[in-house]
Parts: sequence; structure tokens; C-alpha cells
Amino acid sequence: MCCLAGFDASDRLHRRTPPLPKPKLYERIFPMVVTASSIRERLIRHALRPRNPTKTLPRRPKDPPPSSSILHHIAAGDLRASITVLRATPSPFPASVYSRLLHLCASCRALVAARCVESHIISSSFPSPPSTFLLNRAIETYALCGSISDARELFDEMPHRTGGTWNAMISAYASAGCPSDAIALFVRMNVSGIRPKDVTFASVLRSCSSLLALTLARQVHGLILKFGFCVNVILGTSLVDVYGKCQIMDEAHKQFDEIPDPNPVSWNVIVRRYLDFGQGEKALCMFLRMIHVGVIPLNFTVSSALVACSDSSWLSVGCQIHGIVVKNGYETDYIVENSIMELYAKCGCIEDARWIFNCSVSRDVVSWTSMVSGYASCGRLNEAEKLFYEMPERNVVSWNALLAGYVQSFNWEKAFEFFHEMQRETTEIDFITLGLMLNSCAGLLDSEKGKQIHGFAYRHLLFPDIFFSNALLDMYTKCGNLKSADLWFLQIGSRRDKVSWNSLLAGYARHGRSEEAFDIFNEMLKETTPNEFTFSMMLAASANIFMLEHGKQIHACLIRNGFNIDVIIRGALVDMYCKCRLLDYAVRVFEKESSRDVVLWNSAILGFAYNGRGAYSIELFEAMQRDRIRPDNITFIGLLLACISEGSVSLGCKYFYMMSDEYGVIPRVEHYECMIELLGKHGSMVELEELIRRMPFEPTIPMWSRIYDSCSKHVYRRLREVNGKLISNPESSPQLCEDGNVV
DNA sequence: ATAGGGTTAG
Repeated sequence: MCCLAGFDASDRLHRRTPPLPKPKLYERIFPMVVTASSIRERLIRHALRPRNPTKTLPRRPKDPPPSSSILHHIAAGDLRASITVLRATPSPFPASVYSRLLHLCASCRALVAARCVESHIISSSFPSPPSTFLLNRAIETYALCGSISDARELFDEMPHRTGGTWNAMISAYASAGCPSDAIALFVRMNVSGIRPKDVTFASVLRSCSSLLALTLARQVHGLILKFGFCVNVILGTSLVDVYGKCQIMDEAHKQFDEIPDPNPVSWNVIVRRYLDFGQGEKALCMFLRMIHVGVIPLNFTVSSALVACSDSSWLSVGCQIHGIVVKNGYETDYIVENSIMELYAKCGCIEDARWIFNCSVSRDVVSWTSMVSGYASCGRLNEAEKLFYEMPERNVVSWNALLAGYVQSFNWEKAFEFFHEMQRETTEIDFITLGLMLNSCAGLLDSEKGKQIHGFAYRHLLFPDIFFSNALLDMYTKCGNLKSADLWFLQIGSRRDKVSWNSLLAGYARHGRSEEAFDIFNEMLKETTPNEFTFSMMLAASANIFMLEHGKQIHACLIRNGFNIDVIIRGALVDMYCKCRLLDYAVRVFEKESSRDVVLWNSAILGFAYNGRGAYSIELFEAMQRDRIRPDNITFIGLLLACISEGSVSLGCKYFYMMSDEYGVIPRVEHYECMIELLGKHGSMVELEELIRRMPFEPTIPMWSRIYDSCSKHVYRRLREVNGKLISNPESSPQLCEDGNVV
């Protein structure tokens, strides 16, 4: 029997959990199956063998010694041959041979081979106990081969452990994605009175990072200082990482500054943490500082810097980084290359992106998708489609890229069609896909379809992410289904973010429930900071119910907090001040903007027209034409309102015809309403009748009543009322029938 | 002779 003191290797092997989820690799290496019992048999045979194995197993003199032949196989990377030699040799090999063999097992992820090596270590050393150092290496190897259970079993049964044994096991847990186990073992190690070393702390900090265990990280930080490991660059970098991941960027940065000589990895961490934290500018600053002090960046760091530029459309900085890339010979790195392509595509230089794509020798599904997305997001859907259907392979991201193009171009029906195609062609539908479909439902104002998508998500996917959750919330609010929106907002619970709050707030503001919008705004302030979107919505909420004081406070809040008053917020301010009849303020806000878009012009034109200042609206329109801003249907509503208030019938008619003749804007119900009002109010009854005859749809009830009022007022007797309905006057011709058609 | 970071596209 092979009982070592308290250590029965055969028993351990016998109880071992059944091997290998993946027999393929194992069969490739071992055509003959190795089982626990065959190993045990060999162990027994070896334990009973005579002292001098060379006597029973004589070798031909010309054979090389097993040690040199196994080294030869290891150097050649031939694991199978190495193991064959190992199994044929009962005597122990030098520790370095085992070490290198275990290393080879790890790089091949060959678990069964690793088990063979471990049993050889144990059996060949008999009757001496096996080397603890080698067993520590075996623990490591098991972890690298993906079997944390083998590692733990060996750890538990080792007769003698050193600090290295604990380190190996803690590190095994940390790299196997079992951070809690790593921490638990670290605690046990301390209780056992074994002093942790720098390597121990490295694994522990890594575990803290993945658990986002800030308090624990701070405690470990204390121990690192206490044991004097604070100059270790790896530990310093790990501390930057853990503070950054826990979103304490101040401390992360402070910790970075404490590293005496930061290496490329340290720089990589600080750049990446700033990027993930949403501070692309800081990330870029650190990147440039890194270049400035002469540290050669890693390809990943270059990629992060380029992503920061893409996200914020900093094309010129991005181009400079492109220069650095070429200078350092990174352009062949496919990740860097894809990031550069993405930079050009996102900054609107789609042709440059295409040029890089065409020149690329390492095109993959990511580069293809980047191009599809580039074309799709600038509205060049034909090119996006062409590229999409040419792609050698597609994944869910590629599908989503084109789908996003349809959604961004308000092509909602096409989005649904594409979604159905997607359902036929692939099972890879994720929350991004469904979020985009919810955007389409919101665009169509179809909450029934939206509920179907909600149901689809419920049936097919687990735990909705925040993108999907916000899209669902947005769909409900846009469709005016505020009850469902409230309910879903509660369901999102603590996962809610700024976007969720904004969405809910916008729902209330848009549907005329401004007081409740202000309540939500106050709740929101307790939890997160508002952004530009929040402010424009709150201005709209103030405007809707003419709450001048609230509106002014929002304006003041914007200025105090140094928010950029962009063209959208400016429009909301103009609108609010106009609705609250503070026209001087509206003019001042309006005039401060140098690049006015059609919406801003519209806010002012409509605002003044509503306030009976039609002449000023018309002046504004003339200025707008001088600025070569193309008017839209809203502009013409403003102009017609202006003409009503000014009594300018002929100018109104001129605008009405200019609208379709010069600008191709088809008159809608609202425009006809304005025209009926304009002509009726100022007694142009013949023109009014002509307009109604030419109108491409039936007059609405309010139109009829307006027509009737003006007929009474101007004693126009061709129209009269019977039984509460307006019908044609039999004495007149042409005749308007009850259904509004001309006979 | 054990240890840190990073994987681009929606």
C-alpha cells in the first residue's frame, strides 16, 4: 500500500471528480485512456518496485537518459511524447523538468496530462514526501487548465503547506473568477498566522476589483502600507485599478501619482479607468502625458485614447494619435486599426474610414460592422445595406448596426421588416435589438406593439439591461401611457439612471402634466445631476403652464452650473419666455445664438405670432431666409398666425402658396385651419369658399364652426345651418353637400 | 519561480 504519513495519493486520485468536460483535447493527447484506477495501479506497482529500477528495466546503452529525452520533447512542445516518456520512467526527474512539464500542460490546457505529472511527482518521490514546491506548481497548473476543483483538492490534501501554497491557491481562485473564495482563503491564511507577501496582495486586490469591494480594498491598502509593499509597481497599479473600478477617480489618480515609476500597464489602467468613468477628456490628458514623458503606449492604451476621441468627436486629436500609431508601427495591430476606422466613421469622415477598410489586410467581423454602422448612422442606408449583405459573417452586433440605421432615419416600418428578417435568419436577438424595436414602437406611437416587444423580452431573455429598460420606459412615455411608465420605472428600481429619470420627466412634461414633472425633477435631484436634456424638458414644463418663476429658476440654474446653452436649450428658453409673455427676454436669448437652426427660428416666429406681434415674426422670417435656413411646416404655421394677427390676407395667401410651390411643404390640417381663420376673420369669403373646395380632405367640425361663424359675421348667405349641421345653400352654386364634397 | 492592465463594432 502506498500510505505516506497522512497522505494517501491513490485514495485522492480515486476520489477525484470524473475528468474533463471536454474529452476532445484529452483524446488528442492520449489515444489510450488514462483512468484514476490505472494510475493507482501504477502507483502500487511503483511502490513495490525494487530500489534500483535500472536493474529491472534495463535500457539499451544507446538510449539517451530519460531526463534529456523528456527535455527534448518539452522544448519541442510535444506534450504527448513527454508524457509517454514520463509514464515509462518510474524514477524521479529533476524538479526543473516537472516545472517545465507543468508549464507545458498549462499552455496546452491539458488537465489529464497535469494529473499524470502530479501523480508522477508523488509516486516517484516515494517513500520521501513529494516536493511542496512542485505541488504548488501543480495547483497553479490545475487552475490554468480550468479545473479549480483539482487545485482545491490538492491544496486540501497537501501534507505540508508553505506560504507559496496559499499564494498559489488564492491566485488560482482569483484568476478562475472566484474572487469571494480567494478572499475567504486570504482571511483563513491570516488567521493561520501565515504572512502574506506582495504576490498574495496582487491576487487579493484583483479579487477586490472584480467584487467592487471598496472597503476591503482600503483595508488591504492599509496592510500593503504596513508591510512596506507600497513601492511595488504592480500593487500600486492594482490599487489604481480597484479605486477606478469603484468609481473613486480622485483616489485612483492620487494612487497613480504615488507610483514612483509607472510602467505602461500603470498608464494603461489610469487611461482606461477615466474612459470607463465617462471622462474621456481626462483619459486623453493622461494618454498625452504618457507620450510626453516618453512611455511607449500599449496597443490597448492607444485604442482607449482613440475611443475617447471617437466618443467626443475630437477628430484633430484623433488624427494626431493616428500619427503616433504610424510612428510606433501599431497600424498593423487589428484592434488599433479598427479603433482608427471607428474614429473616422464616428467623426463623419466615412470615406477615410472606408479607405482604411479597403486597405486593411486584417478585416474581421468588427471592421465590417464598423463600416456598416458608419454608413447607417450617417443615413447612407443603401451603402450600409450593400455592405451588410456582402459581409462574410455577421453577428448580432452587425444586425443591430443596420437596424439602428433604420431607427435613426425614422424608417420604422423598415425596422420592423428587418427585425422579422432577423428573427428568420438568426437566433441571436439581444436587448439592444429589442431596445431599438421599442424605439420604433415609440416612433409609431404604437404601445400595443411595444407591449409585444416587452413580452418577447420577458419570454426570451433574462434580466433586462438598462438600455432596454430605458427604451421601454421611453416607449411608454412617448405613447402617453404614463401609468405603465410609472409602473415600469418602479420595476427598474435601483438600476435607474439619469436617462430613466429624464425619460419619465419628459413623459410628464410632454403630456401637459407639468406640476408632476416638477415633483419628479425634485426627486431626481436627490439622486443624480440633471443634464441639458433635463433642463430643456423642465423649460418646456414651465412654458406649458406659464410658470415664469420656475422657468427663470431653471435658466438661472443653467447659468450657475455653467451648462452649455446649446441651440436646443435656447429654443426651449425662447419658447418659455414667449409663452410667459416676457418678450424682451426671449429676444435677448434668441439674439445670443450665432448658429440658429430651423427649430430655434420657429420658436421665435411662433412665439411672437402667438403674442400678437406678427410684424416681428415676419421680420424674423425674412432674416431667416437671408440666413438660408430652409423653413418647414411649423415655420409656416407661425407665419400664417402672424398674418392673422396683422390682418395681412394677401401676404398670408402668398405664404400659403410659397409653402408648397417653393419649399415643397405640403399644407396640413393646421395650415388649412389657419387659412380658414385668416380668410374668415377678415371677410374674404369668396377666397374662403374656393379654399374649402380645393381642400384635399373634409373640413373638421371646428373648421365648419369657424366657417359658419364667419359666414354669419360677414353675412355670407351661401352657407346655412339645418338641424345643427352646415349644408349647402340651395340658392347658391356650386354646392357644398352635407359630407363636405362639392357637387 | 509565483503578480497587475487591456479585446475594437450596435
